[in-house]
Amino acid sequence: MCLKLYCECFAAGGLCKDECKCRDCHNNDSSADFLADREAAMQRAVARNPNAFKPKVQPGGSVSEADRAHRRGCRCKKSLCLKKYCECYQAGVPCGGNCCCINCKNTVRSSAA
DNA sequence: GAGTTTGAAACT
DNA sequence: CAGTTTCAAACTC
Repeated sequence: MCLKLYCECFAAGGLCKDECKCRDCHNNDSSADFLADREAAMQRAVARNPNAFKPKVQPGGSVSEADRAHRRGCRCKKSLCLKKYCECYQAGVPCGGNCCCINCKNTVRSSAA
């Protein structure tokens, strides 16, 4: 549906045109109902993550762009964090202690400095 | 290009 | 809080 943060389009705060390959993109202006549902879904996303659609700069400077990046850590079990399934790997950042990943090969304990 | 796999977000 | 399901994307064929 692209009405969740799974969707890069939705996560970016935009509508799906043909960017993604989702099943039923309700995240478009094809129907007014979609727009209404999209807004409702967006509000839910904001409820879970107040900065979901706030990429940066807050009056006070709390989270900035960090939240959107990777700091949550990944939970990779099979990919070993060596695939872009891993948000850490995707962000180009090694897995830290916040990661719950198994067999984390995306650590800096070998070759990387 | 179609299908399988994987990880994360959502829901229970 | 933990577990299960769903979803969209990445990876493979």
